[in-house]
Amino acid sequence: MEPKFDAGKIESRIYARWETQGHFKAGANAKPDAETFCILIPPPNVTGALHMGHAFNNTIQDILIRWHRMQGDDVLWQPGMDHAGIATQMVVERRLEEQGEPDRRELGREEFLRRVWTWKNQSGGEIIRQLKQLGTSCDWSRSRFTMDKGFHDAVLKVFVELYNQGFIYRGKRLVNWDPHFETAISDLEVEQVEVEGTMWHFRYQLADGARYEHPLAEEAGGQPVGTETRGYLVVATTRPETLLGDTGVAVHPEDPRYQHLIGQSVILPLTRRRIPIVADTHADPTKGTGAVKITPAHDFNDWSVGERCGLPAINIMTGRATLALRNNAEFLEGCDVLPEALNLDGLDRYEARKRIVELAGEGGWLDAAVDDSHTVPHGDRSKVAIEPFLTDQWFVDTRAIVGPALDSVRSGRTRILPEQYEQTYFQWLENIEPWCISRQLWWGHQIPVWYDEDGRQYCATGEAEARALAGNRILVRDQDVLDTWFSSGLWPIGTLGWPDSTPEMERYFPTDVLVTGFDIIFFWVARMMMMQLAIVGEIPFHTVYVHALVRDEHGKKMSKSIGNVVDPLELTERYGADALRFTLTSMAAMGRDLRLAENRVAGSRNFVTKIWNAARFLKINDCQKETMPDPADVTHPINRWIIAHTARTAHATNDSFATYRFNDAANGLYDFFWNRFCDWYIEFSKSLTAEKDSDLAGETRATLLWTLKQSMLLLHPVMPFITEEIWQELQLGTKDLIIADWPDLDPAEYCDPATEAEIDWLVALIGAIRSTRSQLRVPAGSTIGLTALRIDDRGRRILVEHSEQIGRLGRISGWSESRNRPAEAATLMVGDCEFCLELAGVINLDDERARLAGDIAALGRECTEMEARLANPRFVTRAPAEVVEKVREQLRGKQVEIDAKSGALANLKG
RNA sequence: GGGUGAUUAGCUCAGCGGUAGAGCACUUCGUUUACACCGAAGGGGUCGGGAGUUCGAUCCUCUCAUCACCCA
Repeated sequence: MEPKFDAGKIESRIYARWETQGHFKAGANAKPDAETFCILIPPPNVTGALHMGHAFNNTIQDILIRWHRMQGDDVLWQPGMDHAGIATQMVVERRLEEQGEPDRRELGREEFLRRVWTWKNQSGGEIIRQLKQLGTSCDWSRSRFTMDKGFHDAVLKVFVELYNQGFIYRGKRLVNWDPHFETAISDLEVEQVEVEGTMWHFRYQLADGARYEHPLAEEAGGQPVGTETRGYLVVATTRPETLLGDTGVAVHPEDPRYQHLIGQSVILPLTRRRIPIVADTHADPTKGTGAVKITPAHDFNDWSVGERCGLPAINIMTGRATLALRNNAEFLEGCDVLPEALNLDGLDRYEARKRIVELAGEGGWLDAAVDDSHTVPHGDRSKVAIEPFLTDQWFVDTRAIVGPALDSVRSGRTRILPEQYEQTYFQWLENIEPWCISRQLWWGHQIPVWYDEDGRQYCATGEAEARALAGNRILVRDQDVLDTWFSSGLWPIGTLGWPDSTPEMERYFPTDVLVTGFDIIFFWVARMMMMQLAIVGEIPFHTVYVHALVRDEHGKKMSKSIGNVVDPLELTERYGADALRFTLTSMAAMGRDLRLAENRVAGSRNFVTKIWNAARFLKINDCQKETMPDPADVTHPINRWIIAHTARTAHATNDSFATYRFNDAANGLYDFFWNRFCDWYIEFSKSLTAEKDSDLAGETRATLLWTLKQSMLLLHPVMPFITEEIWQELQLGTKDLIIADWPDLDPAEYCDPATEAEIDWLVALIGAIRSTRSQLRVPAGSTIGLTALRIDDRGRRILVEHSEQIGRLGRISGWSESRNRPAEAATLMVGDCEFCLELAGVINLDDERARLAGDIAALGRECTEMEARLANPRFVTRAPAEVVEKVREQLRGKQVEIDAKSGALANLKG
């Protein structure tokens, strides 16, 4: 074996071996009549590059998959990729631009889509190669893409079914419009951004020369200081550019300033349009001037006001958020537009804003401009401000299909872990809004609806079918594509072959666990639930494991613009995939963010090295030539001790995986392997194998090998590469480790409490010797004698049986039993047994006196505290008997120790 | 404005009714049959503040403060 574990070299070799041997295939290693276990990968975007979130997400999935595969379950980890509508179209458009090629519009839809496919086939899916570097054991032979023919067919079929059931409809609605991509987006794709802006106050003339008394500032008592006669109403807005589309002004019905104006009209500046003053509670008397202009076509709140008050909606913008005035019949009707207003035609919305404020200033109707910070919706991809825009779009009537998705989680048929996320899920689904699913893009699933000349809709899975429905009419297909999340919402059934009744659907659906970050509970989890239940009447998965978001070491979200992104592949190159995986696993406590500090990865790499060296030690000692023992036949207490610990660790690891406590599993294995197996057992084994040909040496070598084998099995789901390499190197099994049998070690069978207690006592004795030596600065290389002053039969037996271990690990030359304390000695205790180390000529008696006095003082404090508790009658009567007894026992032990150490101290003083 | 979570050793985090743990960092010693990416021994915390429940609270309840995230 090489002295160092060369992760880079070995990982790629091992991965290739697994793949060529077909170990990732669905059902590999399945026992006859096996249970199935299926995970669907959250499909990464075809444009994606592996980030830490992917690394974490896929490590957890891989652990579950490998663990179940080793248990002999029929395992399927279904991989694939998402076509990622906007993201991909963006990438390809940018490339066209960079290469000086004609843009999308010049190419035309068909040619552009051809270019996207070419890009996808040449450069898409880099992330799959990156996932493989992590060691993910997906069944790559089944990889699916959301634009594959079969998947596409499934998407269209679902659309048609939901359409026919009335759950999908088309309507003219105000939607979130992204002026950069010129498409509608859903509520979820909108981010609220806090912006420092201005609130402008404009004077709208009252119609028919009306006037009113406007109260000036109020006194504390609420009485106006005075009034002012006004022929205008002041409205406040942060969006002057929408002014030309105003169709009303709203005031609060109970606002005494304006109440009497309700029902009158104002004249909209620049257009001389006569618009009514309406009463609506949306107008907040405490904000702005209390009078708010209403632009139903360009604001969600105003849209509702318009509906309530019967105001028309006038669209004054194009899809690129420029003003559309000159040829806009809707706008021009019913008003008398000033020429300077018409000149705004074609201006960008922010230019128009500037000009309108200028015109207001020039025209004398700008009343005030007040600094104001407010939130502005932005597109999550484009990062430009969203424009509420009145267009025809397709919607899913989510309220009609949300019920079963709520019920399934409420009833526990689908579990969400940790439970707190159930609340998040309920909260969103209980208040769900219609889902806008049409996108004005080209890359995606084109909506399967055709229109005839009269605008009648024919929804069908193909043109021929649509024609059959339409008779002889001329049909035109809807140009829009579906939201990417509509197709990802069908990932469960779509990847398993629906609508055909495939063996995969039969076997693996509903799937078992969905592993995902909380940020896509709404985008994806909730929609999969709704859609699977609506289409096949079944939940898509039994358990949703929601994991934390990976942040940088100071808790910031990793982002390219902040520049705090830690590249998982870079860490993998420097420390190895196993080290990264182990780190992420050991930090995967449920329900919290995960801050990744690089030194944790370095620590895990050290663990990898430790494992490698332990295996080398076994190899150097020819352990692999031993036949595996039946643990029941092992006789030496030290060997029985490590077997017991191994069984307990196996049990705990299995429990931890079963309850998704991945960090407990990782940390438990770390502690067992390093602190138990390496630090104690391997050290003990060195004495036991001293006589190479003895039965004891053989048994010990076999136990070493057995323990290493169990360790490799248990660690494999978390650290697949190094464990497989050692497995092969030491020939630990006939099959590859990835498909070896998961340990099933019943603690009742393998554990032996009496023997374990004995070895624990031995460990405590050696620990006490080492500690005393160190505190008294006994030279590390010197060997010294041990005297037992007070000892029981068991202690005596252990001393006899393991004298070599004590000698070797405690640097003890020999031991004797005596009632007389040597003159120059240090005292130590293990339980009730008292020992001293003979240190004539070495010990500084003052050091020992100080040490004993310190110990006695500390013990005294503990005793005082325990005595006080026992003296409290309420404690003695109300606390559980075993707790009281435990304290009594502890107190007794401490008192024995104080007595012994006080005796030793007195002896030294004398 | 509404909601959720957090506040534990210098740093990153576990734990969660019986009086605190890990990794890294730090101190001292050390090359003895794998490993200095190592071994041995240590130091370090009134578990954010205050109040309550309890025989007992880091853990439960209330409250305050600070931070983070989600939704308006």
